[in-house]
This record gives sequence, C-alpha cells and structure tokens, in this order.
Amino acid sequence: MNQAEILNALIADNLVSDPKGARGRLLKEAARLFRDKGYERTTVRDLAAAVGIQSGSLFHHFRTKEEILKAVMVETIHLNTALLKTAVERAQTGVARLRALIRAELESINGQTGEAMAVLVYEWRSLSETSQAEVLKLRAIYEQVWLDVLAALKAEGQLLADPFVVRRMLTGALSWTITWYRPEGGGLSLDGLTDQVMAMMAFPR
Amino acid sequence: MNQAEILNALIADNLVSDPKGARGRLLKEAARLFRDKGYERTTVRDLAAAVGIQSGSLFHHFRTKEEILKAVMVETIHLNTALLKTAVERAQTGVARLRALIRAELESINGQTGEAMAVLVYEWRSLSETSQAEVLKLRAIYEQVWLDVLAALKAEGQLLADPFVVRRMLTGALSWTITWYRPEGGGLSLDGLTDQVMAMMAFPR
DNA sequence: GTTTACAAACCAAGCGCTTGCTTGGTATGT
DNA sequence: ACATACCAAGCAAGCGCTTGGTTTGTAAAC
Repeated sequence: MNQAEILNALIADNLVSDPKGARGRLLKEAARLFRDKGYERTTVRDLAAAVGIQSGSLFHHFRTKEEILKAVMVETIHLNTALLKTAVERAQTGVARLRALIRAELESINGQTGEAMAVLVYEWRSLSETSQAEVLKLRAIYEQVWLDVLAALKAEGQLLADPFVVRRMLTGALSWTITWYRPEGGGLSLDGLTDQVMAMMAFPR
Repeated sequence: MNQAEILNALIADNLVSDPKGARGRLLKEAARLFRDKGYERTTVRDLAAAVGIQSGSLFHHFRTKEEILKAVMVETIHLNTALLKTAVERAQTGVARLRALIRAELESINGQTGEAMAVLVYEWRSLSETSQAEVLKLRAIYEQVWLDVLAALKAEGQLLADPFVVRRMLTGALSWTITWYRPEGGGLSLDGLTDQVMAMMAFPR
C-alpha cells in the first residue's frame, strides 16, 4: 500500500472527503487558511472566497464554522493514523521503527497534509469541549502506535527516559518544525531532518 | 542575584512593569487570558473586567489591543533573558550549562511567567509584522545564549546533532510541556522533568 | 427523446450581535 | 493647577448565520 492507495481506501470508507469534490476542496482551503491566519481570524467569507462561492452557501455543507474545523481535524487524524501504521509495520528493529515514526510524522507535518496537521496541533482551543473529546478519542489511537514502539525501546534498554515523556517531547519538537523548517532551497531534506532528530537522541546513523 | 532581585533591577530600568502597578496588573491578567482563550477570543471587555475597569479605560494605558499583546511579549523576553543568563553563568561544565538552560526554560514556561511565555510562543501570528520584527530582535539575544552553549557541546563531541536544529527541537519540546505538564499532585517535579529531557538526549544523570 | 420531478448546490440580501475603539466628561492625588 | 486615571455612552465595522428563491445535475415517466 502506497500513500495514494491508502488515501483512496479511506475515501472509499467515507473517512476522508475526496479532494476533488466540493467538500474536500473546501476542507483543504480551510486547513490552509486556518494555519496561515488562525481559526478565529479566518472568516466564513474568507473560506467561501477561497472556493469561489458565497459565504452563506458554506452552510449548505456545514452547519457551523466550527464543524469545518472539526472536519479538518478528524479527516487529518484518520489519514495520518493509517500512514503511521503502515510506516511502522515496514521497519524491522526497534530503532528503525522509531526512525520510521519520526520520519512519517515529519512528513505529515511538512508534506501534503501539513496545513491540516498544524491546525490539529495549534487550533485545539478553538474546538468546543464536545468536539475536543471526540477528536481526542481518535488521537489516542494514533498515540498508541508511538507508545508501543517507545515502550519496546525502553524495555530493550535503548531509551533512558520515560516513553510517555519522550512522546510528548517529540510531539512538541516535531510539530514545531512547521514554524522553521523549509525543505525547498537546498537545505536539510526530510531524511536529513530525521537523522538530526535521531542524533539529538544520540542514536548514531 | 536571585529571581526577585533580577525582577527589581528590570523594573528599575523600566524594562518590565511593576506587577503592583495598574499597567503591570493588566499585563499579568492579559497574559493569563491570552493563554487560556487565545488573543483573538479575548475581548477588550474581558481584559477590562479582569482588572475591574471599563473597556474604554484600557485605551488610556495602551493605544490598541495589539499593543497589549506586544507589551506582554516584550516584557517576558526581557525578564527571561536575564534569568537565563544568570542560570547559565552559575554552571561549570558544558553539560551542566545545558541542563541549567533546560531547567530555566522549563521554569519560565511552567512557573510564574508561564502564561506570558505561552503567549509568546503561540500567539505570534496575531502580532503585526512590524511588531514581529521588533520582538524578534529581542528574541535573538535570548536564543544566542542557547546557541553558544550548544555549539560548545558540539565542539566537545558531546552532541551529535547540529546546534541550530537541536535548539529548535528543544524550543518545541519545552514549550509544548505547557499543554501537558502539571507539577501539582505529586507527579514529576521540574527537576525530574529536566532529568527526563537530559535522558532523552542520552545524557546520564 | 422529450418532459417531468426533485434534490443538491448555490446566490443575493441582510439580520442581530459583538467587536475594537472614540468621545466628552468626572473624580483623584499632588 | 494640572496631569493621571477612570466612567458612561455609543459608533462604525465586521462577524456568524438565516432566509427565500434560483440554477444545475440526474433520472425516471411518458
């Protein structure tokens, strides 16, 4: 299963909107705007203009503005959980699995789904408490993939620190890359960046 | 120089507002509200109510709402740069200096100035570009303290990764603690948390 | 192969409310 | 006497969302 096949499977299961459809296009533009300007500073008029419709017409697809934010988050988690799982399944050793997770999350954040991932991390407060609980359930599945790998590494003695703490540190460190990492222009590649994270944790290449 | 003395020196130099004065109290409440609800969701009426005045009266102290945000950020940087410098000066070895920096930043984020530090990190987008440039200049001084210590560690061979990348990773990891770390209730202490960060980088205790 | 039916997608207009900020005036301390 | 700190009232603009009606796509009925 490559990336495109995973995406298509999720679209078929109605877990992710087809980016060619009206709803999918709107969510993509919403993710971009929410990341660039923040949820609060993005108006429904901005969102509508980005897909070329009137602001009122948005509410034919979504009941509220917040529902758009939630949809961006939910679909992003579905997609990235699937991507993360296949990435980790391919690796053979504990260290290789950690590397695969770091590489996959960096790709989520700085690749195609980057806008939506940034929204997921930094616009959390703008969700209602009900929606937060809903999204949190989905996130837990994603997090468990990480925790399993880190716990195994700890048991092997390759990790000195607590798996839960390490995961949280890596969450912050990796998501923060969106504020400074710019792959274009011949700088650090995604693989190079992954190497750096591993080296910071004193895992030699 | 202890923490209180540093604060008093900065107040005397007019770099930080006295928290007992009207302006200082307002900035403290503003930091709390901006962190809890976000800058955009916090109204000038919220800010005024928090210090017990009318919303219009705010504009006697600050010309715009954004100026309040900028003041929170600028004063926080001034204070924490001073705290960081004294922390690093006390340590003797390279590893000890790194530990002192981590410990000091964790204290900034999770201690007294935590609200303001969170605002500094997560409300950046809400600043006008002019203000961003201004605040960035001050941040550069703070960052240089970190980079000097990390570069020395790299030269000693105790650090495998690039100092700039490590600093950015740590910025993300440490600031992210505000979203999950809760010292109260007998969990991890600030020293314990610092140990965990060092252990993640494979520095034994 | 045209007509009819009907839902999905969208527009044009605007309502009610909240927002940041202004204005003109009044206490208060020195 | 004069500046500092505040209040009471409200304005103009922008906000999320609603409403009533029109277009468009699709597919069965004739």
